[in-house]
Amino acid sequence: MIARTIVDVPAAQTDRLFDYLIPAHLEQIIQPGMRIIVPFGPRQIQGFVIEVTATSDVPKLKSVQEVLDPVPVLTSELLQLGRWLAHTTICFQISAFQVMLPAALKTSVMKELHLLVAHRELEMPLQPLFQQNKKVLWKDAVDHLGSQLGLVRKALDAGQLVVHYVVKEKAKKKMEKWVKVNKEADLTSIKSSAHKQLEIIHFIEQKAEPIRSQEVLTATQSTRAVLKSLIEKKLVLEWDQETYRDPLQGVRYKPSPPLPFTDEQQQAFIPLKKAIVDKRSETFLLHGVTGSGKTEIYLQAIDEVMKQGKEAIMLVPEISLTPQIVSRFKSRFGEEVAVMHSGLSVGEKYDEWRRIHRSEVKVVVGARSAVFAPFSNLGLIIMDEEHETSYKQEDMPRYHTKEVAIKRSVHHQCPVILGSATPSLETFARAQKGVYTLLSLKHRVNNRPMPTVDIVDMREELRAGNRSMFSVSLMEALKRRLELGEQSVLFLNRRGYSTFVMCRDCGYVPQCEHCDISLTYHRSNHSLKCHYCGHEETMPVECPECTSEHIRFFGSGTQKVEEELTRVLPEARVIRMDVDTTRTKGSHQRLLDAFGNGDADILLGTQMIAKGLDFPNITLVGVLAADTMLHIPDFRSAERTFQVLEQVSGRAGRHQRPGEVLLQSYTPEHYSIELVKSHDYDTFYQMEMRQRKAAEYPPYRYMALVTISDPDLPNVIQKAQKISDYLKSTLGSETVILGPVVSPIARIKDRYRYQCMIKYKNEPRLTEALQQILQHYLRDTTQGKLQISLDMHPYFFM
DNA sequence: AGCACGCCGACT
DNA sequence: GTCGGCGTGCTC
Repeated sequence: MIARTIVDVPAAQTDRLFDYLIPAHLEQIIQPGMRIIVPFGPRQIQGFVIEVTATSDVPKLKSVQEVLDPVPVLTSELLQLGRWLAHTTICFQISAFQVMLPAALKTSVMKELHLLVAHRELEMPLQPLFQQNKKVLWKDAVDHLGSQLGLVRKALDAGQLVVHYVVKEKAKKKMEKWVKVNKEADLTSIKSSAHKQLEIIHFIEQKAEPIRSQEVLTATQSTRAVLKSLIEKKLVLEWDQETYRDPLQGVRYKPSPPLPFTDEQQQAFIPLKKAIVDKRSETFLLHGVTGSGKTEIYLQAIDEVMKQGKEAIMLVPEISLTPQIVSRFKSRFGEEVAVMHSGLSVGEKYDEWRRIHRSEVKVVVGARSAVFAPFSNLGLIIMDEEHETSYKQEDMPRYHTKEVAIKRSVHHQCPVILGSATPSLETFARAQKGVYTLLSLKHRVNNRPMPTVDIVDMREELRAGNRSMFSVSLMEALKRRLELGEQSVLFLNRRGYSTFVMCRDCGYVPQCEHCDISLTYHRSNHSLKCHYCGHEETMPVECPECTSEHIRFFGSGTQKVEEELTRVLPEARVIRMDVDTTRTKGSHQRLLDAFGNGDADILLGTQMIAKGLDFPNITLVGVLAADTMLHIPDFRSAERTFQVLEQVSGRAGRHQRPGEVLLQSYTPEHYSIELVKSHDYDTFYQMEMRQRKAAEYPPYRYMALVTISDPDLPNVIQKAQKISDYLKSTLGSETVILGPVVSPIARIKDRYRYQCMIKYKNEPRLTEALQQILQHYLRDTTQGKLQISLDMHPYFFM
């Protein structure tokens, strides 16, 4: 039998099947979807078995070396999905398979040198390497020998050394020692003077069930030595048992029963339930204002799915995957829930993945990659905050979670629910057209009013002589909350406002020498750092351009706001939440808990506080600069502005007390800001659609982005022009090719970047044309330094 | 991506 | 003559 295999080499030339002979002893074992080790040229690497066939066209076949999995890690559905993913996003198949699995399953190959003779026989420079060990990592040999590496080749030729490729799996199963009493043992053989041993034996005996060794030691206050002597006498049996890491560290959740639905929720639930029961692949858009109870609908829909004996995937944006949301699912569904997010360690993610893979859980709550959860009996996929950009993966494969979810729903004949208060225009347009089924929740639960929103014109503030970052009304509102003992949230839209350094005399801004981007100031070590390549330099004391001393940290970061805030409101207790204060594990939750406990009056933060926050005492939300996002040169900037403002507004007045929102803006008349006042998504949608139509942007047109980069500027320009010309000559006359133009970030890591944008309506041969281009420049991309990257559904045009 | 093979210049 | 530099092409 033949194993047709995709090998773990992400390169254009190896992006195809390689056939391997299955040795007789593995014939009953190897199945599609398993990982195997195969010889590839002179080395050994990992591969995925795609299919098993009887014959091969290749005359001389090598044999499969080893099987890594007892059961396939990829189901036939996921194998198919991977092929589809590679084709639609134009990436290597291996990258598509790799993204569906936890990182722990990725193997690394170690090249080792093994000594075959006595180390004294080696040439002198090689001897110290092998003095201690018979094997040495190739990497270490390179480090130690440097230019004398040629001696290794000689020793290899002379048969003194041999190269071995050792495949290392990263996956480590967590093992724990367990004990039980040996039934056949004669317990009376313990001397009565051995108090500790007797204590331990009795403790284990009374438990009846096996117990963790560690638990025995803690309970009896003994040392391992005592237990060990019992084990050696075979009175107690000890063995290693695999356990799952518990990322929630033993937190137990109180069960929470379903909440009664409002009429509106009930109305929305009926068609969802029907689709679940009818096993229909249908995509719903659940459009509900903030606080309208979407989560309760998700929970009860999942409950319905579980009653059918099926599984559900609950997708949430990474940033809102807080313990708050997790606990809501855990307390409803208990042990049936797995959680997947970037905060987990590689090992923890692997454990959660295996719980899904072994069908030990019925529900997975997770970010983007959880859409690939290896369920085989999927009954529902929910995507909360459907409009969130984090659902788009920005490196290969550049997939959109929504597309994958819908693809899987077709395979499993199950519904998809897209939920949002502010759906992306693409999604809402499809719901309008009837491609998706629209379900609306227009009211908050318990008829809580939407918060009142006021817009403060910061230009007027300036005219009135207020140069601070807080308007008079915001200051007054904050002071009022302090007096009433209520809490406020201050939101700083950091996108567009970076923490750059600027000379106040000549306006000089330090830039990265490898990337055309301003350096970011890092207070911790008083340095300037590039966010793209990591380049770091010390903060200059004087301006390199004009030698002025007035060069300093500029931008309006949260730190700066915090300083200002404590200056003008010294009595206020402030909690700041941004990337700096939430870097360590669990700090996110600690800060939120502190705020929830009323340890602070004001929560100041960036994007990460815009969603999921649900505290009864928040009655004021202030947005410091509502329009910073609006000026980012991106056709979606108005949409993002409206979405984020609507989202933060939703944090206020979710409970008894009514909420108030203050938006400070320099362009208060813009519809994306104005319409937050009335929480009027529909009007925003219509106005924005008009803009999109006029400029032929999505959802009226599809879009694709080609980015060409190379260290040699003339080469980039020339190649970009040729690519653009080729596209113009190949694609339909209705298709618009913009560019080549310089990318918004003109240079990253010393590579100059140009891009072409493709706007099209119907272009069945687009994928083919783009693949043609990749093929045509294969030489330049593999041997030269040219890079061509494709994004079939770009979200950011950088 | 690695890795070997092979063809040129500059050294013992 | 040989060592080692890098361009070229292959991996079932």
